Amino acid sequence: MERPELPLQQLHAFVVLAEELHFGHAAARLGIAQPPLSQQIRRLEGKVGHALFSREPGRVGLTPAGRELLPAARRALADLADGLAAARAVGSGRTGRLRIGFAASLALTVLPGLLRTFRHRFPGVHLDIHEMTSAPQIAALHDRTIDVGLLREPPTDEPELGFRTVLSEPFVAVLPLAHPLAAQRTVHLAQLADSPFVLLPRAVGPRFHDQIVGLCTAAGFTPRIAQHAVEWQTVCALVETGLGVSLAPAGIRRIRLKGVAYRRITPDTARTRVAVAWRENDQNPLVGHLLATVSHERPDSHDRPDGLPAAAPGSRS
Amino acid sequence: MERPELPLQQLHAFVVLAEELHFGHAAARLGIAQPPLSQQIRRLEGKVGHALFSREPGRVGLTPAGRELLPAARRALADLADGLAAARAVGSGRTGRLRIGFAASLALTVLPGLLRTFRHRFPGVHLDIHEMTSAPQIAALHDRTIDVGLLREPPTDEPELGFRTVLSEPFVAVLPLAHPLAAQRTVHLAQLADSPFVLLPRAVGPRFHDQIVGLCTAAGFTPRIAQHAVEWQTVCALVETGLGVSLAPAGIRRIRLKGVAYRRITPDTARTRVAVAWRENDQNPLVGHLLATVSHERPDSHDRPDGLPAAAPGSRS
DNA sequence: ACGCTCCATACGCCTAGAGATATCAGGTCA
DNA sequence: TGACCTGATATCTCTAGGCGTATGGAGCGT
Repeated sequence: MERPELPLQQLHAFVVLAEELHFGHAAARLGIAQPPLSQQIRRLEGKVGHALFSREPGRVGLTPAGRELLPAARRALADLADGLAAARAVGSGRTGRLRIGFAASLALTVLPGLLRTFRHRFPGVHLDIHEMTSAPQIAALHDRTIDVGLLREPPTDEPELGFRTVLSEPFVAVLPLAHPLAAQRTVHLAQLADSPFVLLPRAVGPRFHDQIVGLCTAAGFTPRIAQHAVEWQTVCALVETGLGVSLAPAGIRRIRLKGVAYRRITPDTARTRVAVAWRENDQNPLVGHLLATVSHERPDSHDRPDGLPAAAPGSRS
Repeated sequence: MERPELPLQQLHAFVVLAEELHFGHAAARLGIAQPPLSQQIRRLEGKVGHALFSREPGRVGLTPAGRELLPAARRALADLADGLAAARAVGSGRTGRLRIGFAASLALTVLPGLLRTFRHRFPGVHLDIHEMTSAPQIAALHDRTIDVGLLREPPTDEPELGFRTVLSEPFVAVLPLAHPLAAQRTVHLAQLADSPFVLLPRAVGPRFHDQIVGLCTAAGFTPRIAQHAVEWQTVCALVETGLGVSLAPAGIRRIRLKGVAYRRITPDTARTRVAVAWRENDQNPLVGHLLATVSHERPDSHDRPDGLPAAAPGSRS
């Protein structure tokens, strides 16, 4: 692919003239006077090296060389027009693809509404939704495998990434119905000291895990972990079978099981933060759009935690 | 298709930079300094309205908008390069299509050699060969249905067309072997006065037909036409069956039939001219090439008859 | 801290070319 | 023959932009 020799404007003039086969009309369609058009065509012919039109008095016609060039010129112009439109659509965020990672438990709370709102505001955008736990989300953001993550307890030492709290959820105790504490309306954390725990593995969400353990420690005991399970559904099911109790974000109360009770926790200062995460330097305007959607989605719960909420990504100085 | 907004040169720079992802290298590949390249890209981004590259220190990458534009730009550049090459090939006559009409009898004489030579000199050219009689050839030339005709006895009143004699053939008498004149080596035209004639219909080639009748008239008799046939093969076959005699260009001696004798004619000044015909104003360089080939093909029989052999078509002032 | 790499900026020069107006030349038709 | 249409030419203006050199400034490695 060498240095292009044919100015696009001349090609446009060429195509129009090829359609009109009349210098005056073509010039009118191009919005210019006739002599400039003659010049354009002449210049173009000069660069091609051959006549493109036969001008016999009375009628203008394409030469074989012109007939050969015409479809290529048409395609090129159409391609560019389409490409430009597509690039603008993507650039402005009306179109494109956004890859979102989310923690499974959020499928019960923030995710559905967020997706619905976003799809409504940006119907041209294709959303790739990937269920994944917190740590892989951070890795995937760095890998550029996803563009946005929805996770619990965002880390504080990720300079490349931005975070914004979306939701601050209280904890609930997850108890078998048969458990004595299930009779109470609220449960004090210290009351769980003697029960075995069913929890997510630490690797799934280290900070979230540590937070739970920290809450217990603050309440004066070290939780005895009887069993790990990677999904909240499983955790609840195991609790139902009497294997132990658990602490979970309030949102998982949507998992309704006959033998399980969810009880408010005291002190109720214990809360998990659900956050969106993104690459701070991401050019994709859709990331900014998603963040804006998140803000509009729940304008109530602004915590403004860590991560500079500075300039929305996509805007360049 | 509106007025194109993206200069091709900038698109070229864009594509190269998208491949190199390094301003310095891309500039080197383009043969320019680095700052101009930065400008080009900046200008292009300005026209698109969005950043096409993300310049994080250390690495240059495409933005989603850039990724969207890239294939379109590639296609456009490739299309134009191909189209330009094709147009130049056609314009210079290295490539293209040439539609040739020819009288059936010439398939026995000039046509094969002409085609062979032309194909050898211009292997990239596609030849469309159409067998057709003289009058339709003239019409087809005007219609632009064919580009070149090969016919007998070119007309003299066709201002739009050019003609050049290719071959000047003597006449022969076509006789049944049983005919008394078949015993002679040469036949005087007047000797045919009493025999019925088998000829082509006048409509097939009016001037050729008139020439034959004229020859007879000059020899002192009016030929009695017993039968018409549209092809020389048929004429000879009819002669063989004894239906009559005929006068034909010497070339048709290639049609060998057991019961037919071909005899030279006196006076031997009687000759048919085979001519090429073309549109005088034809832009197609292949027409000029064909005429040149005709000239080289038989540099012996130049008669330089009518039709201006002036400037070869395809050359414009 | 220094230098190196890499990209952006700032000027300045200069040509290509897009546009306009005025005019000419060939052809057609009344 | 003279109006008229159509395209080509001549000339002028103006500016977009392509390219260069010089320089700035951020990151990174030694």
